[in-house]
Amino acid sequence: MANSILKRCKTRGLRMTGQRQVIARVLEDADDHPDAEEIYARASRIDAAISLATVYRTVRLFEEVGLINRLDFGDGRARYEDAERAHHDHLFDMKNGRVIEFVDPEIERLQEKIARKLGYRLLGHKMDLFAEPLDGKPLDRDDND
Amino acid sequence: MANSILKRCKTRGLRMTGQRQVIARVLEDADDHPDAEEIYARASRIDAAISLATVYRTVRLFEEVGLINRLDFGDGRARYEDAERAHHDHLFDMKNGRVIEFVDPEIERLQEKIARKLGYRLLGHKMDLFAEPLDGKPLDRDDND
DNA sequence: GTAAATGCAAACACTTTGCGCGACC
DNA sequence: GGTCGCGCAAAGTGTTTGCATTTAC
Repeated sequence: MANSILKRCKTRGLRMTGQRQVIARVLEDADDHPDAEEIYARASRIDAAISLATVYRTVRLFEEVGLINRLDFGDGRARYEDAERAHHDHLFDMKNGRVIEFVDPEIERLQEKIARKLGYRLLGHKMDLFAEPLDGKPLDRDDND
Repeated sequence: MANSILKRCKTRGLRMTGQRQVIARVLEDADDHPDAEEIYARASRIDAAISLATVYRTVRLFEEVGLINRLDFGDGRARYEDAERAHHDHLFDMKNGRVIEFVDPEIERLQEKIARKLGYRLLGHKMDLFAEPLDGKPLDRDDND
């Protein structure tokens, strides 16, 4: 079970305003990769008194302190995900536009090894695979973000 | 030896204007990851009659046909590299801001395997490692882009 | 009580686009 | 010679910021 973002915020000494709590909850509840506009929409549903500017500011803050990760899906806007939930990589279905998350411990190990070989200590990573379905793969769900 | 971008353009039936040739050469000669503005600067040195708009249009075209790859270093602008030269991944030195390129055949193999396991055929990938020098790593060069 | 966060709207930075002119095939 | 690409400047889009006001601690 993930340590709540709220809790992690307090640990880091962040001032927990109502807006930040709402945004934290939105990010925590998300099992996709919302952009700022989408976070704003979801947050507004909980508390209408939230501005897009605050979403941007908060999201940036959360990212700086490592609570969330910023992702680039190549469509011009930044997307975010809870860093604690984020121990996974992405496979982009180039045919249906879906995004599949996966974890592979072997990859992790290999990455450590590569970094060490180059004289570095691994802090984090990001891996995206671009692929197409082995023919006939059905579209069972439509969570394409 | 890389097939020249120029040649690869013709293969794809692209109309090879003077500007496109210049931009192709710039991208081919680059051993870093220039953004549009930088490509524009380098292209201008070869032919002053090139506009930034054309750089954007061309770079987008080249990317669409797979001649070059778009990269995201998280600084707001898109960076590019020759796709043929691009069979490598990136390690970001978080301390000195450098970017190191590397290839690891084991990773490649593993990626294929992962994709297959998920029911996909691998088309491409992108992997970024974030790391810090094992203490005392000196700054020998300053190619930080 | 005070430093810090917010909302609003204006400003920004990067990228795209409409249009008339010029170049490629 | 017709189509497609170009330069220019204007418009977009996502994101940041200055300022007066409100809020958390």
